[in-house]
Amino acid sequence: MLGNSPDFPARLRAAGLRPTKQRVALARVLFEAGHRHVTAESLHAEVKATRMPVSLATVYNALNQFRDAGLLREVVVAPGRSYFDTNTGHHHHFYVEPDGELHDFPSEKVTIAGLPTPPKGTRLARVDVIVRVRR
Amino acid sequence: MLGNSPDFPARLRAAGLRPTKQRVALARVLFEAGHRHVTAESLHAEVKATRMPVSLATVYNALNQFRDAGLLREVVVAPGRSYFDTNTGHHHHFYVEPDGELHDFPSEKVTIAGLPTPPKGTRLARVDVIVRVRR
DNA sequence: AAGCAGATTAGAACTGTTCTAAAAGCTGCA
DNA sequence: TGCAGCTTTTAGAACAGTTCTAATCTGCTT
Repeated sequence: MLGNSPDFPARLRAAGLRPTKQRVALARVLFEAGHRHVTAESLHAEVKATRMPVSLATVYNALNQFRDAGLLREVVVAPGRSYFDTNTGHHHHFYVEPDGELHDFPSEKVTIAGLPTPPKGTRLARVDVIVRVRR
Repeated sequence: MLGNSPDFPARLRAAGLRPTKQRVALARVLFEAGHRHVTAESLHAEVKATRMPVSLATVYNALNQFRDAGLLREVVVAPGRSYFDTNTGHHHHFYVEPDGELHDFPSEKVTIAGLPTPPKGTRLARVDVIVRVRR
């Protein structure tokens, strides 16, 4: 994937964010490998395991900033827990109900027809499709 | 709509729930008028306004029980807040982003094609479509 | 009417997230 | 390179929404 250069400081700067040690460490964990789904807690645990000390508050700050900058997408599947998805492209989700696992699936083959027009005075922001499955 | 009889005690019993004063009062507020979207807080405020004292804990208990009994459906649209929908039929939602308004739309005309098969060892539970719009 | 399982309650506890104020760090400019 | 100034980080407090606890009460069966 080109355009996904591993120069994290540059990518952060391009997003209007100062490349601090913590943000670079978080970006590395998030974007170095393939697409990821994380929660604040899981990301905090991961980045601490790399021996870079980062507080939980910073993880929350960074996740919100990365999302606002378009680097991440927030996925709401269950009450009281936010997931962040490093895949910001057009796609949908499987959610495995009891265990909280989340999987992407590409939207290329999915077509949704017959959606009504948005209520007056609003414009469409996004269509989320969540396929809930159980074991 | 037949089968939507206003005999709330009977409906609760049919769902396997004792028709206590509080549950009947909550059912009345929820099911007497047309379809509703409520949160625990909003329902609590409404039922208290009917001069029937009900604690917030009971509202939470009842909402969870009603949902488990199939009387309500839980809709997850935003992190940290659960909406409950008295419309348990097949339909989808508009979510107006900044203000948290939720509107039903019927799924009759909506067709979704090309969904992948569920991951191995899982069965489909439900497909949620949330159309997010902004002012 | 009595007994009992189930329901309600107030308040404490818990979970996930945001806020606060102080310390530290990045950046631009001399 | 050194410094000023603004941004970021941090630990911990605060907060919001939800669940739990243990005592009390209520609807149901007998």
